[in-house]
Amino acid sequence: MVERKKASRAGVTTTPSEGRPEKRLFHEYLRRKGLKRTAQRDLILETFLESEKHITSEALYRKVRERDPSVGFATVYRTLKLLTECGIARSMQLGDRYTHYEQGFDKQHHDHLICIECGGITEFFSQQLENIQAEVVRRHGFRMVDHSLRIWGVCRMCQRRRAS
Amino acid sequence: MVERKKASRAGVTTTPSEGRPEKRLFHEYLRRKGLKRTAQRDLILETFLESEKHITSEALYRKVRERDPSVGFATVYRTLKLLTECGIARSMQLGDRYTHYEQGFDKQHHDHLICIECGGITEFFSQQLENIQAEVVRRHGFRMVDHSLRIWGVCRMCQRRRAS
DNA sequence: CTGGCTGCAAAGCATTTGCATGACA
DNA sequence: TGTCATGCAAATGCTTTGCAGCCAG
Repeated sequence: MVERKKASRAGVTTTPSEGRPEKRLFHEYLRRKGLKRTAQRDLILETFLESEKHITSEALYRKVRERDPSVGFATVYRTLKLLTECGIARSMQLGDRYTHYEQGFDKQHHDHLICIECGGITEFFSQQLENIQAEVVRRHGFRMVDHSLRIWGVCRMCQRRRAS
Repeated sequence: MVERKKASRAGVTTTPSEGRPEKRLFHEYLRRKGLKRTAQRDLILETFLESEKHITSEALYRKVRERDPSVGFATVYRTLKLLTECGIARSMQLGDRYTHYEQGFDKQHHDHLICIECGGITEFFSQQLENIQAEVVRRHGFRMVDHSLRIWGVCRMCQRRRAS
């Protein structure tokens, strides 16, 4: 971390994490909880922010190891838990055996289309859907705390690939 | 299975499984696949059919053991897999660490309200919801294969219990 | 008879935890 | 200078699998 403006590595097409509000938020969260800011936690957050929108703990662990091979997976899991607690990450089950994480700070609720061929994940939001859900919940006298709609199928690209 | 109209055991308030089409379906499925009909498989299916609508593999295992303590959990898992394959059971993740199973034969698709206090599960169906989902999928060029909407919250009863 | 089935124990696998060492505040 | 964090390895907990003997067809 000495060079400034270091050339982006081959194939890294992700968002830079410079000045992201998540960093400040995380450090504040740590302070508030009497926890400590460490190089590992910073590295894990940074790697998470610069990753694709949806990532598994395992994949994040591998990415982190590329930058610092000494980091253990326990630390990644523990940090991911912290990130989830303070709203920077959101965890979800997509049907495989992994827990997936997505960036959750400052993002409105949304649902997911999951391609069973390529594993690709498409986010979508429908206010109509939200309204009807709220109505269903109300009708049953529930107090809603969370909800998750997942739709599995074959995406446009994979349908084409199949046809050919 | 000798006595007819045998008195229901104390506390068992479940549906009798006599003459349920699932049995015939299961036996046909086994035959078609060249698999064998065994006492354990019959017992597990019967116990499943007489259980509450939603049950975990673990709970089913315990219920089966009450009737025949010699049954191993591997057999329960293996049978549950068969039942799922032939559409008698449907598996789902409700947010805890267990796989839950519900009776799936001859039942239309539906969604779930899950109470985070008592663990109770309420089924609901909304054609509007289905329509909007289909529209979203269409708009994204997906071919839908499955979908699952889960809503977590506090049910009416638990809200009252809390208030008091 | 013979291939499938069973129960047991062991293995798998993602995730969590215990512990001795190391680092932040 | 005392927590809190880390990395390692072991433990968890649900689920699956290997295997030797057993049973249905």
